[in-house]
Amino acid sequence: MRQTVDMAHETRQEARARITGELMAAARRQLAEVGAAGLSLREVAREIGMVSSAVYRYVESRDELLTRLIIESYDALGATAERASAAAAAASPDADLDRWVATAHAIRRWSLDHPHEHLLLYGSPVPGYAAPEDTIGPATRVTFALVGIVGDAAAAGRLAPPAGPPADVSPEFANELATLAAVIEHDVLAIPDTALAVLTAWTQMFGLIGFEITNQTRNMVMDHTALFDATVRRLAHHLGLR
Amino acid sequence: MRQTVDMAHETRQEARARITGELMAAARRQLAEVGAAGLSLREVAREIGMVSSAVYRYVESRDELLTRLIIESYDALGATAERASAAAAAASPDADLDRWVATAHAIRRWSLDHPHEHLLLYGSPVPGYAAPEDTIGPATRVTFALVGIVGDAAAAGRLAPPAGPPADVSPEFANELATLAAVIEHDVLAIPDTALAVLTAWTQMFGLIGFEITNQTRNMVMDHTALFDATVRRLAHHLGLR
DNA sequence: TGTACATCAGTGAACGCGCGTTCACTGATGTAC
DNA sequence: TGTACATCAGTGAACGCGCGTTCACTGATGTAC
Repeated sequence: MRQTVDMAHETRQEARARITGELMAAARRQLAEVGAAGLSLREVAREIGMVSSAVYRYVESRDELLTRLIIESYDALGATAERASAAAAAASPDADLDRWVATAHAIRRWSLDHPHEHLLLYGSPVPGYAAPEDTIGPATRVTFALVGIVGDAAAAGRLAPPAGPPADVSPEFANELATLAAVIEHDVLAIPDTALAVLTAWTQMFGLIGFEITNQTRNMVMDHTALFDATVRRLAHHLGLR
Repeated sequence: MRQTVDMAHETRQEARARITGELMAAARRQLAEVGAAGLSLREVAREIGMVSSAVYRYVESRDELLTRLIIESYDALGATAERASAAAAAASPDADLDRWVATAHAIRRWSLDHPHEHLLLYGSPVPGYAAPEDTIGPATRVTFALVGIVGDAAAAGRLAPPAGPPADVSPEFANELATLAAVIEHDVLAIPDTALAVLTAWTQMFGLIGFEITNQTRNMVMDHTALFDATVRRLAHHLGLR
């Protein structure tokens, strides 16, 4: 059932690349069906018409397969966010708030379309699996896409100052938030109130998406899109985006 | 190794109750170690010194055990929140904001102390397991504890009106939020802006806790308690609590 | 262009494992008279 | 209070299952001369 398109004069390297691709695609399909904890090497092998031991030519172990899936998922989500952010910026360069909201909707859309991939990234850890360091880098991509919007607004002098009295944080914690700004490499976050507002908007956004995916809001809300839009928009406004 | 305390003149009924308790305790211990997806009936049986088939005298199936654990966990979390809320109200009856924040900290504390139980409730679904209807009721207990604080503040006339311009929501969505108020049986939520603010505060709170548990904020924040306090406090303020 | 050898993809059998669940049984606890 | 029967907790063997991983193998693709 595999595509027969020019498999004939394929070099070994090409075949390897193609089959690796098919294998990962099958793994993603299976992940989408049964979730990460239920993912099985044997089943993946079956799906691409291979004997179970053959997948070891392409993947070191089940753990490595999971790691690859995690990285791919972070990248897919990150790319989605970046695309949405760029498109919004191109369409209407100084509408920072709309850009933030559009990016948020793209993130939500991706998550609802790929619930098990979202859960692989943000849900329960897979029993017996410990994510290696390689997964940290890709993880920051979405976050950077969001923070970048705030950074751009600030750089253009369009970021409104925090409303209300300054947050009552200890000097140590203010200091820590400043360090975070350095890590993130965005001085916007150097203002404690802005840093807090970004962290608030970020966690609320992912919190609501998570609730939606795991059905916590069933019987409570019908129009999830409207709720998401309203809450995200409000927090983006609080954070100074216009 | 079981307690021998008056096991001698125990009635059958008493023994059944005690052993069921031991069984659930063992299941909870195992859940805490390996997580819900890794929970095994046989291992639970082993831990209480029984042959695997014997646990079927106490539990219908693995699924039923999971259901019971879910209900117990929701109840434990709900009770924790209620206790914290009541204690804060008793200590300082009109400090609504502090009461909210104290309750939030209690919820977070419980979650950090019982990460796998938190994930059982709010994390990835267990493969092959579908939660039955019985788990919905207990699930609302925490939510009610929080909403109750806002309700009490409003009833006492202490809830500040929403600051800023009213949220720009469609009539249909405003309507839906009103319906939600009826379901929750708290008219506070009849004001769309307040309802939105409550939903925002609620999802941010659980979002941040989830991020902490699954380690999303590693390398970004050190003092998680300070971050949690600052963000939760701010959103509680926005929602009108003082 | 042709041959000799090395590399590599995929096979099939096997390993040892742990799981949920069923079933016929034994022996102890409870109940009716 | 004593006996006869019914209920129930726990046993031990067995079922069928799917899993991850290893290993010696075959045959095809690539490479050096």
